[in-house]
Amino acid sequence: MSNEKALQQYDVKKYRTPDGYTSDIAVFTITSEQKEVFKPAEMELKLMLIQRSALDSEGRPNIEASKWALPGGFVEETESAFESAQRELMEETGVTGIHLKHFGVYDKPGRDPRGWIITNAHYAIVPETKLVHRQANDDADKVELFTVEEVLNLDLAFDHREIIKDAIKAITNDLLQTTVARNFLPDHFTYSELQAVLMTVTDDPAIHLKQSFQRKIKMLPFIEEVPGETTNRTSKKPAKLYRFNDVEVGSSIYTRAY
Amino acid sequence: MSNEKALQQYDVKKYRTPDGYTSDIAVFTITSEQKEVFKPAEMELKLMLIQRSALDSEGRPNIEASKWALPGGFVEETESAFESAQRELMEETGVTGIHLKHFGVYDKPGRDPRGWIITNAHYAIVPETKLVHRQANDDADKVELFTVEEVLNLDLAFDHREIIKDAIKAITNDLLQTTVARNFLPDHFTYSELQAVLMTVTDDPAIHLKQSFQRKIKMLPFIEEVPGETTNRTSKKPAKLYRFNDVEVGSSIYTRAY
DNA sequence: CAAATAGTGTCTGTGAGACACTATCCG
DNA sequence: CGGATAGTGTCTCACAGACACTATTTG
Repeated sequence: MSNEKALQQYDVKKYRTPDGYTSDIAVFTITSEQKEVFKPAEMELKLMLIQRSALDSEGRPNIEASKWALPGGFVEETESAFESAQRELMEETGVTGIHLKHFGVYDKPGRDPRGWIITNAHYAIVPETKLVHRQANDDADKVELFTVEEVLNLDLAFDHREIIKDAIKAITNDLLQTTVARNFLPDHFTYSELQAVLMTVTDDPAIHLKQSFQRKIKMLPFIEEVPGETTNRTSKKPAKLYRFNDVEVGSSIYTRAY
Repeated sequence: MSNEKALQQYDVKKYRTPDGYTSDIAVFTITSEQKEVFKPAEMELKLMLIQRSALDSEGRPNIEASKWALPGGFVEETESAFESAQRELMEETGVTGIHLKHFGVYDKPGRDPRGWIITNAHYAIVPETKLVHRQANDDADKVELFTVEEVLNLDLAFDHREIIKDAIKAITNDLLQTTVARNFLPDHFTYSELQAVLMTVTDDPAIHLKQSFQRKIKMLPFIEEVPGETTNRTSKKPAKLYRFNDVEVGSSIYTRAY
């Protein structure tokens, strides 16, 4: 392979290279507060942020200290940014197999005072139960959940305000345009549970209205009824259970009622 | 601002950093071949690739020589990857104001034999007319257009096969889910011209069937008729002209006929 | 029984899809 | 006039949305 000769002569330091390559994660969860038994839960979409500590892990003053930020860290040479995000999410929540998706790159000159640092932004969907043992680590004073309204009023580190805005846009879009909502739900769920998840990100009356949504769910090709099974967790009358199947979704804005 | 003290102690070389940060561009165009007058054009989606030259601009053996590749180059410290892509596209086509969109990051260890090199992938939509004076440059032997069927049979450099597959997926999706199709069309277009663009990426009968699509176009909120104007460029009978307006599109898979 | 959520019967309007037709212009 | 594309009239079926109702369970 003639690449060998070319490689011998290639000077890896010919170009100015970035000072850092990092991965950040917007960890979303839906808190579902069941006020009473036999009631559908009230759900709220929340984002997990850390408050950067005053001193870093080596005892030196930390950059952007005391500001709120997305969890994240430096990508290692042996991994991709996505793998790095998986690793960090594992370290943070102790859980693997979490829905994780890349949604943007942030590399504007000056975005990080430490130098030319590029970050890959991901969002993760973590069931609330997996966040119970969330904990501050070396770099963080506190770990807290914020609603999407609260979060933009915080004092945020770096360009994380912009990243978070994009993250909210990305998850909203994906919840409505793909079947990622399944990651917020148990395997078998009632119409009102799915509805509650979707209502956290849309005001669409077709989703908010009980009968419309109830009728619609039966006609969706990517959702099927679980035959025979019912649950009482949302009401006194037993409710049918549904599950996502693997039918692909996808059409065009030119062909459907939009 | 207490960042100052932190910055003084921050060692920018603490972490292993990437060996390069690049931007690649999948330049798409639709070639429209009008076989006869008064006929709608037959359109085909094509991708512009360069063939890497044997020697680089400094006369040394080039890496991945003679393979086909996406145009691209190193990002400079003073710009973002997106700006770098804009600059490269300008250098390549001599045109600005082109539709350009980031669709992915490729950073798998080993993807580039020269080292730890991260690339940002973008796709661009360039009207065929703006590609007429396309030309080989220092790094490229040839510049050519390929159909999406042809392109995957070529000997492609680096991981560009994967990037190109993703680019095709991204543009297909965007053409059907957003109004980017406008970038392939004149400001005022006939129903058959829009139809021809969409047919390059979908087999949906609702788009292929004349009367269905003709009726549908009138009801789309983001397209409006240009009052009074007609054209004969696609038929003997004068055809109505339409234009995109700025109504936003967006709904959910749970609420419409999918 | 009242109360609360789940779920259905039915009507109306709208639009998708199919068929057949008309309209306009060129040569 | 024939031929080609643009565009309409009309019917049918399916579904969204609204209203009013029924069903199942708890306390």
